[in-house]
Amino acid sequence: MQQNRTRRTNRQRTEATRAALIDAARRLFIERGYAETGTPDIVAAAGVTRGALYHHFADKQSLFEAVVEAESAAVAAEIERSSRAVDAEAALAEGGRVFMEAMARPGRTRLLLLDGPAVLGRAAMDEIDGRHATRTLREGLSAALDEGAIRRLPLDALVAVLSAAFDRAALAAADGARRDDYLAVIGAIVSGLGPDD
Amino acid sequence: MQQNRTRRTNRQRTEATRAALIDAARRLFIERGYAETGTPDIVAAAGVTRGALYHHFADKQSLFEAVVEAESAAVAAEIERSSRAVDAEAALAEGGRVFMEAMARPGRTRLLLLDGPAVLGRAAMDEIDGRHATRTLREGLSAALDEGAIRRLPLDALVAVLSAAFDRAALAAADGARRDDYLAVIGAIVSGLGPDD
DNA sequence: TCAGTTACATACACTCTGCATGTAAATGTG
DNA sequence: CACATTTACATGCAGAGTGTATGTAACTGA
Repeated sequence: MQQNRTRRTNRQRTEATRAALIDAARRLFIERGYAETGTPDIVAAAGVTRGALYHHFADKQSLFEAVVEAESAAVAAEIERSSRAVDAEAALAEGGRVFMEAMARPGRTRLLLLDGPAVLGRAAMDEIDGRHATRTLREGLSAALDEGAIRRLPLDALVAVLSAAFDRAALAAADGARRDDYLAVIGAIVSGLGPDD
Repeated sequence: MQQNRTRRTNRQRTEATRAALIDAARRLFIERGYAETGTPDIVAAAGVTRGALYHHFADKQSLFEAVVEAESAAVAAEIERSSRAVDAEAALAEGGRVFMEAMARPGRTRLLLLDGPAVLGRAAMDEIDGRHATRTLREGLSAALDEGAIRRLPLDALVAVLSAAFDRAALAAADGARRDDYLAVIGAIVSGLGPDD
């Protein structure tokens, strides 16, 4: 007998429903933003009902958090995949370029840099990001500090500030600004952080 | 006769009502955030009705924009007031410190750095900010470029990136981080941008 | 003074969120 | 392999919030 649809384990059902919800929500959050996307729209796009949504997620915000978490992980994965580092400074430059590319995928800046901080708060976003893209930046900077490639500065603040610089660059690029201008500025900043002058 | 309340010109009425709405909205937006603040709460705090609100503002978002505009202008005013510049680099350092102080007033980071971009969009925020705090930064950087105090780089990108760095520093400070760490990092960045090395 | 405009107040229609309740499917236990 | 329990949904409802339409009082200009 065909058990394709009729016989599914609970784990399969859950996984499929959650995936459908997260995928549909991602599309709509990107297209219209968090506040302008209603749960009725999401469940319609996912082919389920609001009952399913509120069974799997505590509320709309939790669904959004799941979307953000997945997106942040995807960005970090892209960065680590093409991580062909030689020395620390080159690794930073390379990572920065790949980050910008990854963030260029439509909607990511809105999800991770605009709605994310507003809806979840900056602390929550820092926590999420700290496990993904920002983590790779921290590792790169930590290595650069160890190598003596950049002058001694408090690591946390350094990571936060450079992360903010990259974020703004990605945001500007998504709004049509010249990517190279921003990469040039960030490159100058990093090289300017070299030991003594 | 006392015409204090009974006889008011239309301009006075409008000005008083708008001010009361903006003031009340500011307090509540800061305290609970944009999404969690309802217009019934705002008008109750302002001592008017929703009719007045929707007479003076197109919608809730327009009221928020008025609040953000005023707050951004206030920050810029603080910066310009204590602008005792000598050379360009010192002016930048001084301006950065004053900016951080100004942004330390409760709620400003939420208003200008979290809810603002999410609700109004980054383009709108850039436009507003470009007329206020970011404008002072641009002027400072432009002067520094003219003086040859920093190396040649595209001004727009430079302004955006440094502005983002200051923003993140203000955000972190509002969350309890050490302000000096961030000022040290930004100071190192600016001095590292000095001409050739 | 009075017609027209401005500044509100009140009432309503609509939408959205979250929860409560009901039902079918899966699970694991003897 | 029954069957009690848990899980995965669907449906209906209550409350709140937004924007608008309509009504009214206060101002303004001729």
